[in-house]
Amino acid sequence: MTAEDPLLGMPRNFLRPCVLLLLGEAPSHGYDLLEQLRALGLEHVDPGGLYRGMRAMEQEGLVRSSWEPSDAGPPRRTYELTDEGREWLHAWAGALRDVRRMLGRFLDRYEALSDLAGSRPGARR
Amino acid sequence: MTAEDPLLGMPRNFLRPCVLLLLGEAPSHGYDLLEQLRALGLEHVDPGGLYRGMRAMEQEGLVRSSWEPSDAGPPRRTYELTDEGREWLHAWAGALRDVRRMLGRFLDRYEALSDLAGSRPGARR
DNA sequence: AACGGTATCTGTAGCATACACCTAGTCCGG
DNA sequence: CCGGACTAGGTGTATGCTACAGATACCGTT
Repeated sequence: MTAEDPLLGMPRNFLRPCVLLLLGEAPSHGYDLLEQLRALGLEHVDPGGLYRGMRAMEQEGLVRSSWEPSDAGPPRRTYELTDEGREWLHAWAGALRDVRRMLGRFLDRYEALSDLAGSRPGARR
Repeated sequence: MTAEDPLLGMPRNFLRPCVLLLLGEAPSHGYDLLEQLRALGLEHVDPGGLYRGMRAMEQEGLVRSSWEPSDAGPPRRTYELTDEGREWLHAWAGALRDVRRMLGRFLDRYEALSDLAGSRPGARR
């Protein structure tokens, strides 16, 4: 872990709720999800991890897949959300609201501290 | 990973910035940090993980420690923040602000979706 | 002498992530 | 017609955080 790591502090397993959200909006396939995820704020998503995760979520019953031919390129495995997946997404949203609240507490407290310190990065109390 | 997991979606390595924040406020020792962390919103912090993390951060130069006797009980290893640790805390705060923003985008988008769906947990579009 | 609270630490397994790599179909330019 | 680029899905593996289960030891009280 280095200080320059762009993924510092990202929520654990954040890929899953993001995928579920995108599939809640519209069915899609892995390669397309990779691009949509980038737009949602997740840079450098590991393709291998995504495809593995998709199959894991299918086994858990959160998504359902079917092969569909493509106009241009190899066939695609198209995923759609199941009812169970929709419930999971709902649970995730609740958990992430809690996380946001906790981050707020942390940041408020940090700002109070750095105000005391004169708000200079390397300043002592 | 189950849907009931209370740690669902917690930021990765969140323990570290929390500890750095607390030490930024006042020097402290491991056992005391365990209790303060609970008040900060982290339930069930693993003591082993905390002590290991403290020693790791000391090796990285983020904190400095010294043994201090206790009035009642075994001696304590008291930690204080170094200048480098203060810089890390600052970097963490910036990263966590980004994370909060991303969570906001996710949650806004989820709410837009669930509004369309009638906001019932199990409802289809 | 035994117990509960304080305090620090080790061992280990599971799991998510990161990185590297592979296969195969389609399209386009040379 | 051949090679490269793009689309699309996939495997193998190392690493590192996290969780769980303990061990050790000091101290005051009963």
